[in-house]
Amino acid sequence: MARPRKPLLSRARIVAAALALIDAEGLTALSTRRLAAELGVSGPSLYNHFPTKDALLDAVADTVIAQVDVTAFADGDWRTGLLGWARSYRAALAAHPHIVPFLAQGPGRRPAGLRMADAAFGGLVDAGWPPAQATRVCAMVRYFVAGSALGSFARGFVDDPGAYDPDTYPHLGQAHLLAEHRRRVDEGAFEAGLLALVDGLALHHPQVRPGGR
Amino acid sequence: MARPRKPLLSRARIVAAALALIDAEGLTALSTRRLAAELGVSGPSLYNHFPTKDALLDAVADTVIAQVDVTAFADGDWRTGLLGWARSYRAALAAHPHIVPFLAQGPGRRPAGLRMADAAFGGLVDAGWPPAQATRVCAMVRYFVAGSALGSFARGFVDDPGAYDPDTYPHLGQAHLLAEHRRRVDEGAFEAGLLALVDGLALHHPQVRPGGR
DNA sequence: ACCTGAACACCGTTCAAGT
DNA sequence: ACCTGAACACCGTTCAAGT
Repeated sequence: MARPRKPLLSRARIVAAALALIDAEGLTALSTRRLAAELGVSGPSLYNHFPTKDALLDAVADTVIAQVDVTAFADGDWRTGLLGWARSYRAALAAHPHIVPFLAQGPGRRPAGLRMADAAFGGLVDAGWPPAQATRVCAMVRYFVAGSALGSFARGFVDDPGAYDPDTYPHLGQAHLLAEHRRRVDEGAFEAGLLALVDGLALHHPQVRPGGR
Repeated sequence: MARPRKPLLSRARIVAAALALIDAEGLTALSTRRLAAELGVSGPSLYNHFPTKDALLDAVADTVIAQVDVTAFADGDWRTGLLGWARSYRAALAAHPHIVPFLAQGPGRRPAGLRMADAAFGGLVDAGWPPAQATRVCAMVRYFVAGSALGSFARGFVDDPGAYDPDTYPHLGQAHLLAEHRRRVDEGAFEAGLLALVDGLALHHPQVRPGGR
């Protein structure tokens, strides 16, 4: 066919198909050949739109981060801002857990990642946090969110009553039931942990007033 | 050569070489052929010791988790236990960041992973935490530790003063300096976050007394 | 500019063959 | 039991060739 009159591919179409494949079958299932086949073209075609597979993954990661809502910082109360950001951040990542290990390497030069970092850090500083502390708080939230989205805690245990020998693991008698309730367990732990973290921060930093500067 | 009188390989030797390769060049650098070459054998030899590459990674992951010290739970105070566990857990993972995405999928059937989960959960329950809350606390700590070890927060920003346009990202003027101080930033954020989390938990659960049951 | 097939140097894994 | 080389179906990426 060679070059068609209308391009068969676009960066947006490639990114969407890549994310769908990653969500459905995991990061390792994404190969350039497989993705190209899904898009109805041959493997090397992708290289007209992205220089490397890594650059494609960067674009996929950035569309995920672009979903994060940072507007909660607008009202000036840092607790409201932090809670809203963290919940939205977690929701965005948990919707696409297989790309989290790639994402969590940091924003690098990805625009949406930098926009989010800028808004969160700026929101904390504007609310009265000293810059060094604001950096730490951003890091903590990233740790907690990425860790919670990286892999289900509950699903980490196999769903098999005979899997965990009671003599060897005396406290894991109910662990195989976790898989069944994994969503409730994971969301409950995230929410409880987030609230504990925020209240702990407030406790340790009474000089940063709740209502903004 | 065929079969030698003394086996050339052992599971322990393979695991050690695999971990060294992962630490030095990342998870993607670990191929069965490359690892075999490093060990002075041909690729398929590894299949006499592990059924698949995944089983090998399971063994690597379990040796990392085996380094985690859970003895801090012995003294009965849950705060001491939790802090000791979390710090040791983070140290073990941060020493081998490239395997964290694999590790964080959960313990599955890995003995050291289950031993750690059993000790942490059991330690909290013995200290007076209701089982459902103890599960949550274990999940939170896993989230925070895995997220902090997964990738440096500080290294996530490129070390290039011109990388972040001040008009687009008004608050990231100093971000390129993070790379330089990454260890201090990451360890400081982890420690501050851990203390905030523990104090927040204590605040939210006053009925669990600090000294044990 | 944007697609193609052929080609290169890789993968994980299987298997028959050797001792 | 534990190693080997050959083979299979894959990879990411380059490149000359087509329109």
